[in-house]
Amino acid sequence: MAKDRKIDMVILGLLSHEDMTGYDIKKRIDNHLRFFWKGSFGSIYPALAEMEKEDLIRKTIPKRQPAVKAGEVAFGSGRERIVYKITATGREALSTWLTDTKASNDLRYETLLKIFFGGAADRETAIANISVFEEQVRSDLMLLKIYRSDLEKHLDNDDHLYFYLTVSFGIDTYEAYLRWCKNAKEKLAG
Amino acid sequence: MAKDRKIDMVILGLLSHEDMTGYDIKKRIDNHLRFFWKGSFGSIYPALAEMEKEDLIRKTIPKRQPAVKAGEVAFGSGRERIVYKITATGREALSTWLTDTKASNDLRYETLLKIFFGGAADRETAIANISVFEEQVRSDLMLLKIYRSDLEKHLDNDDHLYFYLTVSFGIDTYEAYLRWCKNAKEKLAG
DNA sequence: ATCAGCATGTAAGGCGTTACATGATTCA
DNA sequence: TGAATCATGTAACGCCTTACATGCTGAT
Repeated sequence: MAKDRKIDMVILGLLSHEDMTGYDIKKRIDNHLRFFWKGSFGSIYPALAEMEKEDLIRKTIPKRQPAVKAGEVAFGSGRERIVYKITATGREALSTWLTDTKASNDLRYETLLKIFFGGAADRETAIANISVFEEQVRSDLMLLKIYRSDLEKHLDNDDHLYFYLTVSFGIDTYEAYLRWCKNAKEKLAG
Repeated sequence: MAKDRKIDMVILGLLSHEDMTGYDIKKRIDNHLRFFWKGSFGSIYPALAEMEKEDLIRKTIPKRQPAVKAGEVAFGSGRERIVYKITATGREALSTWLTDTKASNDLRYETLLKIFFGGAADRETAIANISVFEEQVRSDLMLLKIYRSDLEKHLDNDDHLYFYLTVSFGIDTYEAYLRWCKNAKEKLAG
């Protein structure tokens, strides 16, 4: 019943690369992970607070003086920034999670639900539902391909390789989705 | 904030075909929808109770006498069965939902999270995580192919067609997953 | 002057899971 | 006799989303 919360691992994973604020973490999830994970401020900030109590992460000591470098609190510029860093305990927890091969892979597509129950409406309705899905996939796919072309140049770098792999996963599945959409629409129109 | 609960539509969709008990609904979800939706008893039974209050569904009148046919409460045999049927209001709600093209398609793959953060462990760990995923996909794919070969015989029947389309979706994406797994493992090993 | 972006957090509530409680029938 | 399947439900709790509250900086 306890501790099934994956957002902790997302935070730990991100902080294992560099120190970040909650806001940074949110942006990173939205930009890099959004094809297979989500996270809202309402889940990130409370997780950050609890994880600090568990000594998985720690606030960096804010520097008082002028220089406003990354990882420091900028006094007198913008709202307060709280930059977190991962602790040794946190790295251990991340490693333990990575080594444990059990994983919950959950897919819930309302579009498929609407197709499955398509018989309760006419075929045009089903086709319309597929088309909306198709457009969303098409636009996400474009984005993913932009990412990939950037990443392909740096496959020697391990960090880029792992990102490249998840982007490739997205591209491969989205391309399969598009083929299915075309096919399904033909079957429904014919 | 209110009424985002999709289980209602699953129930309505299933009852639009035939009267069922909560237990039947659970089994149907596990067998036919599990590749893109899930539902537990703890979500089904409370939904059933609320939906009856909203007049979306109704309990069928139990027959007292001997004959124990489908859709009737069997007295003296097994535990009580409560068979639900969809109402006119329920059919309307189902139709409204189907016609509304907005849909939340949500994918959360912990495996991809572990790949993305793969840099925090060694490459063998990443390969192991992919392999576990691969085996799960492989076994689900086999099942889907069995379904498809049955369904292909009845594509003239509309109900079978819609089921066929969702099964095809599963097959297409799972095959794409397997290609990705092979490729990713090669990239990580090389 | 106003809007977008940066930045942190809380509150309310919805949705869902797991585990528990209960019990009959059928089959090995 | 015991396990599996049928069958309904509740309780506790966890996790997440949305909306709200607040406020600075910089660009147009």
